[in-house]
Amino acid sequence: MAETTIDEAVGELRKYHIRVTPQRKLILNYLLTHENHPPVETIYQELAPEMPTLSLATVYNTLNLFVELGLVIEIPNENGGIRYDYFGKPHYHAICENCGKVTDIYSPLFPQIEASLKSEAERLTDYKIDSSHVTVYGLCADCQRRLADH
Amino acid sequence: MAETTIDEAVGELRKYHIRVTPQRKLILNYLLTHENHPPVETIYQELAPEMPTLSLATVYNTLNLFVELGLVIEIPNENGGIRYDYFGKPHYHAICENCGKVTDIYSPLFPQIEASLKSEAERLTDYKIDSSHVTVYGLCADCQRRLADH
DNA sequence: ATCCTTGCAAAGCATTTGCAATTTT
DNA sequence: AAAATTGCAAATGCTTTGCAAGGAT
Repeated sequence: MAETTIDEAVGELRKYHIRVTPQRKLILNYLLTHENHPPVETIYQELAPEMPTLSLATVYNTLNLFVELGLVIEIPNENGGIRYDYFGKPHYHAICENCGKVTDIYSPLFPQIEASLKSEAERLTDYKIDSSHVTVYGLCADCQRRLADH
Repeated sequence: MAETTIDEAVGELRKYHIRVTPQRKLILNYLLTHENHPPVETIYQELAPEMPTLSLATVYNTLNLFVELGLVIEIPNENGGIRYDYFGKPHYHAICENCGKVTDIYSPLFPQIEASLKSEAERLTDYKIDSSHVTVYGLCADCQRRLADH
């Protein structure tokens, strides 16, 4: 699990001379404390009661900013929206093809796997690689049961 | 490179009792003969002269169908669109962060890597995994040169 | 004091859908 | 002949943008 604290994350913002506004802190904190990979609309709705003046546009702008900084990654989902994931520790994702659930996978083998992917890519293509995204698709335990029952 | 022929691909359609229409053949053939991972709009524009009645909506519908069948995979790109890639042989992608180019990587190590990703995911999560997408990000050779020159 | 950021509303796009006409099996 | 698919146009929904007011450094 990502064990980054809000202070560390805020430090990242300062490092890039990005202003630390209440909105950004609020959204950052939301991402740090939720493992559910929420879509934009959900983040907005859950945060709106806490900060009634917050606008959807600001949530979009802020998330895009975080993505550029590499603090957060985007997970596109089938129905056109995007989900967001705070990327404190390297991990990859399993996505359920039936219900769309996204699950983080923290495998001890992953750093090594990622390194092979990177070096193979550089060996074969002349790219200079700096990051990677890995996703596996299948059926989550709940959906396996649900589909078998019937 | 994907060496699948149009006939093999059409066979996949028949296998699922999907009707083989001229539009589907045309789009399938386009994907088989282009390694450039085109966005929907490009596919439509390049095919329109050949079949003037073809509609954009049909291209969208057809591509979605192919994705469901697993014939083709989607590659989301930053500006909101989606690119398509015929998925005949397992490979992964390198995407240039500067120009957006997508390059296929056919590494001999990939099947093994993919297998580890899958088994680690199943071991750690109770998902039943059936496919995966891997992407690495960096700078392509051209962009490295371009950015260094200046 | 300056420059950045927010919030609002409107605009912009990519993608999907309903339905009648057409085509494939 | 029956069922699926196409094409059109309109609708939908996500995301971005312009600009004035407000806030952080």
